[in-house]
Amino acid sequence: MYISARERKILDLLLANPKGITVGDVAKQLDVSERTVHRDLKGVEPVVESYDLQLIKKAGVGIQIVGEEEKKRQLQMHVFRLSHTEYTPEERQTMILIALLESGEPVKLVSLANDLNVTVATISNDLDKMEEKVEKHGLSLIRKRGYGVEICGSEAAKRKMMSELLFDHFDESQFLSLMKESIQKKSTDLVNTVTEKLLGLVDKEKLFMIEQQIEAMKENLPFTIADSSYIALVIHLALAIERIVQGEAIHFDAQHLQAIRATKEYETAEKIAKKLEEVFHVVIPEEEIGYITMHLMGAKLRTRRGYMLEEASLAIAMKAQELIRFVSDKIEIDLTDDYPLYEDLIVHLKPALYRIQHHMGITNPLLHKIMQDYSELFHIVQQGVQHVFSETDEVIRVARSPIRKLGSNDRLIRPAMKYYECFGEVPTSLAKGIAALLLFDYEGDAEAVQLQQTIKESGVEGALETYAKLPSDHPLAVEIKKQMLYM
DNA sequence: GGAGGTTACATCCAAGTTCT
DNA sequence: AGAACTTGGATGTAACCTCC
Repeated sequence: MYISARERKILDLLLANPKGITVGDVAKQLDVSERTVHRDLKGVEPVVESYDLQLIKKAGVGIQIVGEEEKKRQLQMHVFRLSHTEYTPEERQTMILIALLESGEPVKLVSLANDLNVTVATISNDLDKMEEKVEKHGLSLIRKRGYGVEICGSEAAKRKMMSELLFDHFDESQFLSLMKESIQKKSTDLVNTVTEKLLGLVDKEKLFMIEQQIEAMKENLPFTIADSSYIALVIHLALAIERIVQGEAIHFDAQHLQAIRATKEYETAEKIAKKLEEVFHVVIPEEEIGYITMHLMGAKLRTRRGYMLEEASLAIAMKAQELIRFVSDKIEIDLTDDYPLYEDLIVHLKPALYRIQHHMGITNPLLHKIMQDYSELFHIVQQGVQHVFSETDEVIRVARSPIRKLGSNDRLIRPAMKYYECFGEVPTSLAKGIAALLLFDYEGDAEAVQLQQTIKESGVEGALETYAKLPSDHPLAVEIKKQMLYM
């Protein structure tokens, strides 16, 4: 909540006169007209109310702040802190950003200058520096005469910037504990105000409640979420609910929404939304569920084996294999048999690719250290990634040597059989992949030619028996044949 | 009845930008 | 750093309302 310098002074006077002070007296002390004091009182009222206090205006008495003494003390602290802090340039810019993101309406440079105890020129200078950063988020900094400064752009971009600000300033592991601490303490002593301000971006109690909801749901999720994603999701939801309560609309690409509606994550997102609707008595629009789904999809999955095999798309599995092969060649250590590595890589790549595709950003706090300690390996992996994920990725390359790929110990049959052993059901996605491979008909590949010849002579069953050692009555074989019919 | 709160409106000043 | 310029917001006056 933004408080102007004069509003602050009025608050000071009101707090200093618990028995009441007339508008006339306030006006005299501030050297303005009574009219002006009345106007400013309108701005003071919500501030007072946000501390569970009341502003009472009575004829014969004047204006008075009434309520609990403790709350009054907190308000006084708040006012005091606003007028007595100094900041480093970085902190100051953060403060300006917070003020702008929070207010939603234009803010005067002078007010900012007053609040931060610097001159207007400094603020203007800060704004110049901030402009680029703001634009990177798809937002724009509007500066107009007689109008003030304002951050314009989509609601989604604003939210994203807020949560990024939070992430820039806090280690994710410390975030929640800091949050909880701050809820309990109610900030009575002079803590770092930038921290406090940042925490102020999201309603702490809301955040706490959301976290409890998700914590409770965590058990029922088909996967677990890594800490960083978990917190990102909680923060996102807190900001989302705040905005929904304020009645601000959010846009989500309709086509995209249609595309993700069939995913498991969407189902989970719906459940989360429903829970939150109950708790906060709000209606969560479908667009918002779309965003929650994106977060879930982007979450760094630490997963149960079954979920991964079922859901991981074949293309990613192929890429992972490709990458392992590339790195194995370069370091001359064969890693292709390292199944846990393969599995972990898929688990990592799925959300990572998703994040990259949707420009969600990835941070790894250890990146610098990894580059330093394993520079050679890092370089090789970098090359590998470029090689594997370059645009030249074609069907032919992915599907080449189909007979080898159909081997009972290779990338398709082996995990599919394992899945069947563990869960007693057939992994449909993998079956689909195998079906696709069986349809690979390309003259330039000797194995492809041979495979098609075998199918012609002894059918799909024959091919599966010959190359994959898969009996024709095996449920996997049945499923593969079924999938081929759909293609 | 009067002390004090509220509202409408015309005016003027100062804010922010631009240029040097 | 400072002067010129444009424009919109803050201000004060005055009339009105409300409650002790």
